[in-house]
Amino acid sequence: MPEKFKSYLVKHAKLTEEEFTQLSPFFTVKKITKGEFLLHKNDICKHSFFVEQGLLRAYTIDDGGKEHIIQFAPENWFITDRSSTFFNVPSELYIDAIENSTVIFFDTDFIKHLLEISIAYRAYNELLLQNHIRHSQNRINQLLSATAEQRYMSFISLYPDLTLRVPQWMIASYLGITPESLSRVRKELAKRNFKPKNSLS
Amino acid sequence: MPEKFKSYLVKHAKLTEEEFTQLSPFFTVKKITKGEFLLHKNDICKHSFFVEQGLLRAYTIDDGGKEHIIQFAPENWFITDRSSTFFNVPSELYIDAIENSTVIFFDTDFIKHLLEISIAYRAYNELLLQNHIRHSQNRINQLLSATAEQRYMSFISLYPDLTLRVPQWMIASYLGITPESLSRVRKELAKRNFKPKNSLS
DNA sequence: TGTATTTCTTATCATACATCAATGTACATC
DNA sequence: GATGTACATTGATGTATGATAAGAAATACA
Repeated sequence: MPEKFKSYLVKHAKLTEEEFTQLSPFFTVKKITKGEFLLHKNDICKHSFFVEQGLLRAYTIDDGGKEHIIQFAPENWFITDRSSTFFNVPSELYIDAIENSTVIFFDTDFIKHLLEISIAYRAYNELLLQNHIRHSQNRINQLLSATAEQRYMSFISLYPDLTLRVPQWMIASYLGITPESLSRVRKELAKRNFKPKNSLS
Repeated sequence: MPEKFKSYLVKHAKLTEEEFTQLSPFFTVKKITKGEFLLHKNDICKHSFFVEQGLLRAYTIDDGGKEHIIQFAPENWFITDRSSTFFNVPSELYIDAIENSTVIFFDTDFIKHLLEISIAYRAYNELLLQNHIRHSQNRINQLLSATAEQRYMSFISLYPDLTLRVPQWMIASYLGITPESLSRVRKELAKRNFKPKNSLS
């Protein structure tokens, strides 16, 4: 039983238990083991994923073979390649599991049904899109104007929980720096007496 | 008469001349002189702008006082701060005119009416949003993985016309480098015998 | 429990890009 | 035609971050 998925829809789409049950033919629940892929580059992305439990990530690999993490998705997050889905083009992204996870798979049919059933979800869907844009804008702005240290500080204040669960080299990848640089940034912050939330004492 | 705006809506929203005329109370046409502002940081963005003629830009100014160009908008482009409008929060952006311009001002009422009148525009509006996301994704990816030179090459192949109209220091600002660096990138490219489209010969 | 593997740190050196300062070039404009 | 104001180039030097390599620490695993 995908409890979080249900709560999420009850909350944001104002679904009743009954309506949720009606939707169940349109999604599937899967256990994904750490490292398993949900989307490969050049696939055409046909599904969206809702993380019931665990942690996923989306990333690209550049010409030099380096990974660049585009998004993390912990519990209650959606993750997908909207562009690939919408424009029906091969994806640039890989999506895989950072932790063993429970993931809801659904496709555009599901969304279509949901939009028909739920007026609340129509508004919420719009909000999701706008949020995505706002978030992207923010990230572009940071990449244009902020130092590695400033970007790291933003990250930990925006995603304090992720800072604890995600290996540092992945955070570095998200920030657009090397793990070594992140290590130096952290050392520098520690020296200047900055206490991250995960520090004991 | 905003000819381009009309053509745009006839094309993408499948409006008749008549329908377009009905919409005219909901927008205004303004002449904007070079350097004039359409949106200031901390304003709540109440309008969207369509560029009938000329060239606009949106940019941020960071703590160090440096400008970072987020978007250029030449003829037939929309420009606005979606986040500020949608979430009704103070904008991070400045929008001003790079050239003397003719600009259509409209607000959410206009869009609401348009969406009621035109089924075609409903689809097109969705496409605009998705395009915005795709474009942002791309830019994030480039900022994470590409060198200044690679970013410049992308820029001129994506916006060959803008490369001619926009001062180089603004292109540098869009790319996230200094004008001096861009100058050197160009010099290097010239040495390696790269011919931009604007070069005579 | 020990061993392997992954992750993190540290040090050295390399490099892309920034900064600062000077000069050059193109238009405007009076 | 002289002078000013933007913009572009060039050179010298600085700095944040990358690359490489090695060791330490943590985690998985067998």
